[in-house]
Amino acid sequence: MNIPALLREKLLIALETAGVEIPDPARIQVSAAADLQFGDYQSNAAMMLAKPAKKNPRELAQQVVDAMDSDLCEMSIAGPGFINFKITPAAWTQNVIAQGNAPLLGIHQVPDSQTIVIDFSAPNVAKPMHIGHIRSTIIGECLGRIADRLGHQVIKDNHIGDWGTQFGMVTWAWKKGVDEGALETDPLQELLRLYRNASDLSKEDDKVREECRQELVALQQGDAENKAIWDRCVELSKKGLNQIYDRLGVTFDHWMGESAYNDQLAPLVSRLEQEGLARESEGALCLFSSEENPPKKDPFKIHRDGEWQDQPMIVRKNDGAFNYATTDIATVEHRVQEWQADQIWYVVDFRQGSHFEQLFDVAHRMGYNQVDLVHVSFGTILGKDGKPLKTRAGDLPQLADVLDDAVKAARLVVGEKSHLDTEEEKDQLAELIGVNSVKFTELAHHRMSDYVFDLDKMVALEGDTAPYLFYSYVRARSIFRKLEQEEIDRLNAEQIQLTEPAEIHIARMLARYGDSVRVVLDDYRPNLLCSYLLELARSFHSFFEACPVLKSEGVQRETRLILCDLTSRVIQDGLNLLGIDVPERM
RNA sequence: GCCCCAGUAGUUCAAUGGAUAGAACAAGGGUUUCCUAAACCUUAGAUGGAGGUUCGAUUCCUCCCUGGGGCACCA
Repeated sequence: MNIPALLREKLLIALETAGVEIPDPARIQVSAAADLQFGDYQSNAAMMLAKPAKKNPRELAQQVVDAMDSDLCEMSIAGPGFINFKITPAAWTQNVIAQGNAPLLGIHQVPDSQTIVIDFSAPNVAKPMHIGHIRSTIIGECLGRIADRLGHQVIKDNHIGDWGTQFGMVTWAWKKGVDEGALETDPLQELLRLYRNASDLSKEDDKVREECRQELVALQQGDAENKAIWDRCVELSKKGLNQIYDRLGVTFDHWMGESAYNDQLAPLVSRLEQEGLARESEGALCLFSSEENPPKKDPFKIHRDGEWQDQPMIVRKNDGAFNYATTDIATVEHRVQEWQADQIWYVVDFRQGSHFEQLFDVAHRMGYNQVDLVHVSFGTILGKDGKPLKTRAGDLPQLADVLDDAVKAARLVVGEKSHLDTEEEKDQLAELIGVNSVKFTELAHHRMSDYVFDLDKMVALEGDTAPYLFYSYVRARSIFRKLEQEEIDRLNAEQIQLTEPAEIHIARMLARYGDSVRVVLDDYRPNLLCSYLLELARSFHSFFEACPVLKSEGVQRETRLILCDLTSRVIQDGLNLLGIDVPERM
């Protein structure tokens, strides 16, 4: 058990001993102290309980302190009635030893493991991934790793857009003239060219637009030629997408795209009709919010033509075709029935919020009440002008280009600062720093906020960046390269003893690791783990400056070596949970 | 018009209802015979506005202002 949990337990016992009524034990907290001058941990218990007990908070705090077993810490009372705990060096020493021996470095697995399907990335086939896919892809991968580490069963599903309108356009342009050579060398670019070609023409020419629509209809009705083109598109696209996923270190358990649900759509829609959930309106089959299941804040009402009416979820268009709402419902069914999902997390752009509100509402009305459906939404990536990031041509920048630019920027910095010897090693380091800086920057921001994409800042030497974390790891490990193997083998954590303030502080920071990982899933917030790692790294650098390791001797040397080792392991482990690999040297 | 999200130092971002709102960058001042100075130490600087709930509000509630987004067959 970690220190705050132990303190809380002792506190509850003390409260009972002091004869204090506790209406809501869950609200009694022991948290890290806001300011170290007060101690290491603090509790608000006395302030919370004083009013119902009709006592003065400070007097109550004093009673509790008198009743509390204090082998771990010194206690004091301050301010309006905070109880402060100052952990003894001996207790910190024990905690470092225990954390170093713990297989998960202080992370506690959840008692109730759940099956969690994570729906993320989901690019469209036949189009390269662009900057807009960064957030979903990187956040989804990170949440998957953390849920897995905490003991959940995680199923990562790439719900690719392989059946949408764009296929009509790609097929139309393909028939007009596909460049087989280009298809071999760079399939995604050639498919993009075809798509843009058709898309541009169909905007100007209604006839082209209609022909594209017909190509899509033909595909959906099973036309052999169009099916063959589609098969090749999907195959080539997956190959191209996998190159980027490899580079990003992202993996999936399934690629259940929209097309995987084709056969289930017609029966699903019939069922919805029979059960009275869907009805026809303006030629389309729609689900409206029901009186039995009114939406929370009435988001389903819109004002149109002077009349109030429900905003529908269209599951069959007036031309008879199904759309993404239909497949999304079928996808929920599949994930619940086939995969026994307890939770489904959709890591998708905030602009689709109302779609998911509708989808979740419909799923519940269909009887899927056990599954927890969550829209993990996120904001927009902006350019330096504060507007959504675009290329000079006005398109969304392609993800591969963005990564290349990041690597180039990193290569410049590496060229100036690196201690590595060969150009080849420097190139590899630049790739690692470039790609991972983009990932870290994404994860370090609150997911709901829009953030400005600034490559130079991401790979910069200074600041809250991935390279700063890498440097702290590399610095900690470099010590061990200077040691004789014999000393490393002889290292014995049982003999350490923390004394210096900087040693105590790094121990204090290390103790927070488990909680820092756990809180990420409270609200799907990887940025909390990022902040923690940066703070840990800062503490480590301070410690490293203040406490020479190799010049020290005996127990002190042993202690500092153990702290370097544990810190580097926690940084490496934490970054791994973010989906980021560390360099051994830089 | 209705709904959703966001407004915090000059800038980019933080902050499970807690004490004096934290960092980073930029600005000022220091540190290297010493384990990677990609570092450390140090100075100055902020909660859009008005109410409310609370012992206590950046956080919860109401209204207003500003910005972004969604609102019938695209995904």
